[in-house]
Amino acid sequence: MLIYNTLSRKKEEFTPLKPGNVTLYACGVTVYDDCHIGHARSAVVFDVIVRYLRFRGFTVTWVRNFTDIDDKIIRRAQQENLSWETVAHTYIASFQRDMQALGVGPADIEPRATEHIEDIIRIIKTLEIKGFAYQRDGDVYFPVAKFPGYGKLSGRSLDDMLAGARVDVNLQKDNPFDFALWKASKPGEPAWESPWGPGRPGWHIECSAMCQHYLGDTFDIHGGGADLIFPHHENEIAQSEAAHGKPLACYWVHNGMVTINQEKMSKSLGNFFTIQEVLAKFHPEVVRFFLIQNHYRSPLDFSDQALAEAESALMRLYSTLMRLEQAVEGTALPEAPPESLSLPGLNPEEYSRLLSLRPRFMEAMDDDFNTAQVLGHLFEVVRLLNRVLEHNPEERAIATPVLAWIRQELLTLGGVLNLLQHDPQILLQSLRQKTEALTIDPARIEELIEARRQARKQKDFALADAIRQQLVEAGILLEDTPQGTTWRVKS
RNA sequence: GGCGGCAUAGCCAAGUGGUAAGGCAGCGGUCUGCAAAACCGUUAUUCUCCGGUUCGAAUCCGGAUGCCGCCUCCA
Repeated sequence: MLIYNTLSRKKEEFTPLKPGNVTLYACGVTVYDDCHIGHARSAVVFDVIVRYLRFRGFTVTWVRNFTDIDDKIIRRAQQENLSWETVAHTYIASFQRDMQALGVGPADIEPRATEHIEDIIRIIKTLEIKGFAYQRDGDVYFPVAKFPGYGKLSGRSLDDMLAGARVDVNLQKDNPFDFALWKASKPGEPAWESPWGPGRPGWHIECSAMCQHYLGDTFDIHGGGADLIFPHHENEIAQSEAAHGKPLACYWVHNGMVTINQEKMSKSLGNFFTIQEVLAKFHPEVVRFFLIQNHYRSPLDFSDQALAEAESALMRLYSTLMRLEQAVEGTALPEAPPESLSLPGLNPEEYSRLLSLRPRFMEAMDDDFNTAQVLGHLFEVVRLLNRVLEHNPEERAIATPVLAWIRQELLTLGGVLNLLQHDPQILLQSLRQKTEALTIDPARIEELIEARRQARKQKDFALADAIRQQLVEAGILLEDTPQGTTWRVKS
């Protein structure tokens, strides 16, 4: 299995340090506000990676931290006249709610920076002893120029960066790229006692402390958003490796940014949508589907239209699942379908494509988690299945055990992406009737449907069509089915 | 200014040497009182442009153009 490693800028064969076990640390969020769709992407990407590694048989230890103390949290607390603890608790709860909605499993360990102040202080002490720390007025800094590998992750050299010289001059620091390990607190700010006086940890050191605490000096995969490559992950490497002299992580995995109109979604640009805003308009599984539709390292442009397209696509998958469910009801699951079988609507080559879904799924996921290709395979299988399902039950009787088997395959493989796990009928219905957009009372809709039913019964099609048109103007589309007339919101 | 990435149909998108997956939209059809939904079929002689390597290039190399990211807090 191949994983793209930011450190080498290549796909590399994945070999965990301890066979059968994977240790993974993914940078979480700073809890000072609601999360936006960019945070959702990162969370979903690593959730899928962990699920796939487990599906592949690895025992995974997944750590995702919360940064629960930093300048932005303190500022927020001051603005809202709340304690920093309250701010942190509020947004941890908000994050958890969002993750649950998106089907992102809890990580095995979800540590908070403030639970690891002692670990942090211990590492800074070690760095001090080894000459990798200096004090200025209660702050402690890391001297980047002393660490030989500085820049190896982001592929830049200190000289190049200094030539760019777009860094604020901070006379306190020996080098503009030196960063704080420990920050002295001002009066009224939260503070922990330390050998350098009361203060709080710098941003980067907390991750070094937490990953070491739970995963050891060197672990398998360290991940996060691509915008963390520099300086955050570069600095983590510098601190940790300067302190213990071993590589921090073997594979560095970074997800691409979510953009809006091709521009990065970010707080500072103000062009972001919170997860909650998006979930008010789209089903969480639609959002999840949208996020894994393209490769995790590519930028992903967000728009309502793109979400609407994802919704249509997901409905196609669920429609076929619903038809399958009806077609195979009560059929025992076969161990494995025959290697060749003539099914109505399929040639032998197409039949074998159906059977090879799982190996093709794994081949795609083994190639740096290519979920876009996986979805292509799923849709291909769905098309072939629909062709079989077009035939009437008598004609396709021979196919029923195979359909039962492939349905289970779709559910199992969909489960690895944490998609397709809902009841198809319920999910499709809820996607069709988005009541929050409604401008007409559902009871009134039912009345009109009944009036139209009467008209149709009397073959008064002019009146029936007038009623249909009236509802169209209210944004409601009618669908006549053998079970009666249903309605949906016009998209 | 430095470093890196990307460019594939109307839109989104996979594909890193062997002759262009998939989705959305569109169009044609089946079905329907008419529709809708659903389903089937169909849509790139070609992968931004120019040159090179090769029997063979979307894929490798060189150059050009355009867009984006990082270099400051960022998922």
